[in-house]
Parts: sequence; structure tokens; C-alpha cells
Amino acid sequence: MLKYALLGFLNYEPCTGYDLKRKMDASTAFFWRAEMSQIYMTLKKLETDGLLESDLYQQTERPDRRVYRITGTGRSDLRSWLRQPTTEIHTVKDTLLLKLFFSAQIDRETLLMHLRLQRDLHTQELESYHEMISSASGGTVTRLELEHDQWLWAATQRFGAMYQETYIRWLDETIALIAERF
Amino acid sequence: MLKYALLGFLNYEPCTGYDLKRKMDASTAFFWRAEMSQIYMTLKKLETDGLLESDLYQQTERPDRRVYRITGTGRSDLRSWLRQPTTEIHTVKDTLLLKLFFSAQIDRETLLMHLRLQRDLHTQELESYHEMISSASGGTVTRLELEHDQWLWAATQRFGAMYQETYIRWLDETIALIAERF
DNA sequence: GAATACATGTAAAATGTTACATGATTTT
DNA sequence: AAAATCATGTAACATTTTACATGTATTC
Repeated sequence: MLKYALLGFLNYEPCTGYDLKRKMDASTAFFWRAEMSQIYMTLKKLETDGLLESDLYQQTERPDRRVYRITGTGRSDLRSWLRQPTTEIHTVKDTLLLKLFFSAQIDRETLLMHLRLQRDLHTQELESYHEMISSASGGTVTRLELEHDQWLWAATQRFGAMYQETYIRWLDETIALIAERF
Repeated sequence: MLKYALLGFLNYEPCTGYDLKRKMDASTAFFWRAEMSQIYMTLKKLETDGLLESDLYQQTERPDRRVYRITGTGRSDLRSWLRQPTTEIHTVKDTLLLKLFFSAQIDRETLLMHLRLQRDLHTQELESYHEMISSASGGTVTRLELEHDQWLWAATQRFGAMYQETYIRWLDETIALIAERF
């Protein structure tokens, strides 16, 4: 699926692996992230499969850059994926919830500490979303300033914020209940 | 991490791989699920590592059952994991959001169709949570009727419901906005 | 007659993470 | 002096999914 994230970005403009990592971290990170190494491997595979092509640009002061661009085949693969409806619900894998589920034997104070830590982490995350939203009008997101693109991008941001708010609300309720009645 | 889900259940009572799959589907499925094949492989590995032991019970009319039970080492491994705070936020990987992010070139009607399908799926999911909550007092969840266990179990259920409600709310808002202004 | 429940597994492929390796330039 | 930015990759490992393989008994 990382495949389509990469094709999606390359559909706007040619990029290096490094560029793609930065773009993902600055935009899709809430709902799709990947490590550098995985990005480089996937790009190579997509080139082998004929969905991408690349050129190597030599640099003297920095390491050489390999710039990938999408091919016609890549474009039509992306477009057919975009047209296909998503028939499954995304699968959540949440360590905190798993831990909480089995935490009956853990003492109340430790449990509360764990939940408060998560509250901090989610609050930080929410703040970073707000920062991204306000800095979005800046220059980082190079060619996403086209109408529809920006519009949909904002919709995914809204989801991220709503999700974090819900998580924090649930943590607050759960912390309060445990503090009172556990 | 599936490791701890399995140890967590086996900490209550010995089970077969098949039992564990059913238990997970009926309780942790919102935040942790696994395929049968993965469960069998992981159980085998945990036995090799000395965290579990098993006995084979022969049956005539059904396939033989391999019943796993947790060892002392397994118990202390589980407990030390439970005591450790969760220092990361769980990573979301959501295909719908990824697709939406790149859907500027897709026509409005197709987009709306995709979002409405997801709305149906999430509504179904939410309903299945409500059913689980009401059937929880029944006999399926064998020994989870202990006070604290049940309490924490309910907390994770509440999260599941809140999450689905938020998702549906976001879908409704996004559908409305696209229908009006896209 | 078909589907579901019971019951276990192997093999291959796909996906993802962590660690390692290199090395100049710029910022703190 | 240390850390971050730019820039690319390999190798090992861990995790997860999908497909295959088998076979009875019960329920719809």
C-alpha cells in the first residue's frame, strides 16, 4: 500500500526517496508512515515493475540524488486503485488498549501513570496536527496548492484532529473512572 | 505483540489455538486481531521459548486438540510487559484516508460512493460492538467475570464505540461538504 | 445439499522495523 | 563539540497475510 502513497506523490512531481519521506512525514503521517529504508526498497521495486523511472544526478557537495518519476503505467495503476472502493475497515493495532485489557492484576497507581503518559503523548500529537494545519499555507507542500487537492488534504487533517480528541476524551473518562472506582 | 495477547488469555486458563482465535474475535478484535495461522505459529514459538507448555488430547470424532498453558516464565514475562509504560502512540494505517488524500482527480460521484460505503461498514461495525457489549453478560467470556477484568474490558469496548462514532461523524461531515462544494 | 463449527498446521509472499555503513555541510 | 540536514542504501529480522491441505459432525 506504501506503493500507492509513493505513486500518489510522484503523480505531482518527480522526487527522491528523501523528498518522499519528508512529504509523508509532513502530511500522510497520521494515517500512513514508512521508514526511509522501506521507501528506498519500494521505489526500487516499483522501477523494476515499470511503474517508475529514475535518473541519477551527480552532486559534488552532497551525495548523488536519484530522482524518480512516474510512468504512464504507474499513472494508470494509481488511477485504477483510486477508483476502486475500499471494502474493508482499517485494522487497528493499539498496544495501550491491549495492555489495558489484561491489566487487572496491575495496581491502580501504575495503571493511572500509564494512562496519563498516553494522555500527554496524544496531546502532543494533537498539537503537532494544529501546527501542520497552520503551516500548511506555507511553502513546504510544493504543488498541493491546487484546489481539490488542498481540500481533500484538509479533510484528512480534520480526521486526525478528531481522532486525537476522541482518544484524549476517552483517556480522561477512563482515568477519572479508575481514580474513583478501581 | 500478539505474543502478549496470547499470554494474556492463557493467564486465565489453558486454551487451544482455536479457542484463542474465538476469544480474540469476541473481545480484542477492535484493537488486536490475528489470523489462525499466525496464532498457531506464535504458540509454537512461545513454547520453544519456554513461555508456554502444551499437551495433546486425542479425540476420535474431531481432530486432536493441543492445549497450551502458561509457564512461570510466561507469567513473569507478561507481568513485566504489563508494568512497562507504553511510550509510543499506536500507528494508524488507514487505506481510505490514504486514498482520499490523493483523490483530487476522481469524480465527485465515485468519491461519494466510496465514502458512503465506508459509512455503511463503520455503522455495521459499531452495531456489532453494541451486540458484544450486551452479550458480554452471557456465558461466552468464561472467566473474565472477575471484577477488575470486566471493568477494564468494558473500558476498551467504550473506546471501540467512541472511535466508530467519531469515524462516522467525520464521514458524514466530509460527505456533506463534498456533496455541496467539491 | 451447502454452510458452519471444530481443529491443526505448512509454505510462500508481502510488509515492516532495526541496525549498520558512509560522509560532507550547516546549524545550535 | 554535538546534532541536524542532506542523501543512499544493504542485511537481518520480525510480523503479517494469503493460499494451500485435510476431514468429520452438525446445523440450516
